[in-house]
Amino acid sequence: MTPITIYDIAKEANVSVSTVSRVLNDTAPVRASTREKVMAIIEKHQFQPNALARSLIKKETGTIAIILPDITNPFFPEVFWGAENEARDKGYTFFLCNTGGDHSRESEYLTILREKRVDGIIFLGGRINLQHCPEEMAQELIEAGKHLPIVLVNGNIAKSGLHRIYTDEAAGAVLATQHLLDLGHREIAFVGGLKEMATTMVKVKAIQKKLKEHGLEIPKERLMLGDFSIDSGKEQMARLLEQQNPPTAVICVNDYTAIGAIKATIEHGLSIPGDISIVGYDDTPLASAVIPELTTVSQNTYQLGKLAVDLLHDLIGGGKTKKQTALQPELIVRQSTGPARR
Amino acid sequence: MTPITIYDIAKEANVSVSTVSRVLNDTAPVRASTREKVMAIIEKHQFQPNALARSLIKKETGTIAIILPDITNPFFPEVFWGAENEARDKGYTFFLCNTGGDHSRESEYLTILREKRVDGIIFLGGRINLQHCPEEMAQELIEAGKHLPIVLVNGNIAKSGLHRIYTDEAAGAVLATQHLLDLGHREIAFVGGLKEMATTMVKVKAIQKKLKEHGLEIPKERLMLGDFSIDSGKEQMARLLEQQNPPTAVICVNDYTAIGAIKATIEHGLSIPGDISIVGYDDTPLASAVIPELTTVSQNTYQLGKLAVDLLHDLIGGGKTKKQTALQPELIVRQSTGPARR
DNA sequence: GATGTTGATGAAATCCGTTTCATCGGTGTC
DNA sequence: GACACCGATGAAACGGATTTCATCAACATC
Repeated sequence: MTPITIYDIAKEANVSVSTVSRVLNDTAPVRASTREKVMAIIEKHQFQPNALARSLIKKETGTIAIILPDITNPFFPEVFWGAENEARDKGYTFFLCNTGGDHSRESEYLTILREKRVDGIIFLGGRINLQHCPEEMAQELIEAGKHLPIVLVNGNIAKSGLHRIYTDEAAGAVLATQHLLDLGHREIAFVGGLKEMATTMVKVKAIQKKLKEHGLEIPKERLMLGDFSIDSGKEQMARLLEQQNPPTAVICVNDYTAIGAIKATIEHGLSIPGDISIVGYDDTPLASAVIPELTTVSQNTYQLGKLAVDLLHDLIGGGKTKKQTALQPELIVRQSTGPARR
Repeated sequence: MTPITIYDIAKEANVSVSTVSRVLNDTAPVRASTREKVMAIIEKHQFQPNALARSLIKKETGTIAIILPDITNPFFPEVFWGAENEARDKGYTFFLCNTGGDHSRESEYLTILREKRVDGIIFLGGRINLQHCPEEMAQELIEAGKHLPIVLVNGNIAKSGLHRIYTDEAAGAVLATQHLLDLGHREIAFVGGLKEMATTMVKVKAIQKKLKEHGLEIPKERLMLGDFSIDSGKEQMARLLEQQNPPTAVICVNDYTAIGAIKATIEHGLSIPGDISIVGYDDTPLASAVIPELTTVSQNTYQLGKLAVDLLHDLIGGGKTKKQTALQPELIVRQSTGPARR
């Protein structure tokens, strides 16, 4: 019943464990006849070396982890997909740690992962995307970073020296804004997102700055913050449409809220983009699935995950790498935006 | 640099490693003063016990894994969410193994996970959902099942004796069929899904059986198989609409294909449900996000994941549990279905 | 006062691999 | 023929925890 070990193999083959180990890892020459004899017995017993014992002495586990807020939000599976594909090619297995946006759960996982001696951690969103990350939380990451490679994705810890990779969200917001301006929109609103998250406020600020160049702005009553869900987008949009003077275009913090916004708009009997233009963010699979198809900003999500693993792998290998990598976003124009009505 | 060990702690505290271990695990009485002295030093050094060493001797890793086909399909994150939440409560960390539907990758992961000595595996979809699982693939799972607990979710390996939990897809298909019949539909089609997967054919068969009771059937030309993607649903639906005598209602293999079907229908200038009724399957978040909102069959996805972990946990604990558990589906009627046009 | 029990602790074995070091026979070189 | 070197192999240390067993003091019991 108990799994068989390298010793069992050695005994049955009348060789030492060292020799079995050499056969297994091809780490030193073994006489062909010996090798075959050992291999036959390994095969026969379906022997599977204990990775724990191996990792214990080699000080590497072939395991990495990703900590992220919400796997049910389609942005994250896409990142994970890119990351996992790349990781498998490089010989890693992936822990997926879903925190639900709960920072204490991030801490728990950080501890567990270090105890499990993962080779590296990808930290995606969560506390590193906070507008103001509490000192204590930041410190925890910095401390962890001293003991194992960490890559921050879409976020930052100031002066931490931690490596990071992110999509330039300000640039993306500018693309969206410029697109709407080009279409003649002047009355623009923003929908969705927690105000304490950078992913929300970076976009808002970039939009405001761009608008200001044209003597425009998003007034307070058109800055509708909530969270990142479909329902929130729908609710914020509904409130916007009930105002005296609704905007002609809306930029949403992500695709989920944009879809909510579309629903609210249609339920109000308005047409898209005839009456109102809507722009999403992330270019998740949903964007092209809804009707009308969503104009949105692509972050090249798959690539983001892939590059994060590449970077982590380099760090694990001890190589020197750029501290920061920014991915440039791209505007995907579909059906949800059109000329401003007069 | 090298992480500090229990020996370092012991030496600095002037006690034996056994005592430190006792403090750590509370496995035997330790004098209060000793405990405090040790704890202080542990705290001071931020000592984190090596889980590899611990697992090696305790023969349990506190790690489980899930092998699934495609994390970017919204059905799977939902299952994972339920599973992960439950697992964390029970003290497990989760490996997520995404196979892309590639059976050889399933095999690779099976090997790796066994070497890493995971406490158990949840196998979701993939080869176990095949209409005819090749003997060799089945054998591999059966063999693995002899060495560690395995729970099959939404699938089966005949006569394997492996525990499983699944949603009664035949029942769900019958619900959808009955719903359409009640609305007066007689011309019904089926869209999407790989024909070699059980999740496709179980539904088809259940629908055919139900229709037969009413002297009806889905003729060959209305059985449109493809894969599980939005694009495939769109393509199959388009082909259906080009036929001489299009159906008045369509049941889709999942929500993704249903969304594709909706798109094709609208692009054809038809209205939903005025001209055509469409039913999805899975009740993913998308179902209520699209317009019109999708009538679909809920599998209680979160629960599926949660129960899978509960079952796995029981197996790991060596308890006796039911070999099979079936979850009953539920029809969620929204806007995409209505009375048949005359 | 002898014996038994409990509390507190340490020494050493154990888990299962990898790796260093040593040994030994055989071959090539001067 | 002496020496160096290489191929093939084994013995033993090591990694970092847990756990069994032994020891010893203090205290309770009769």
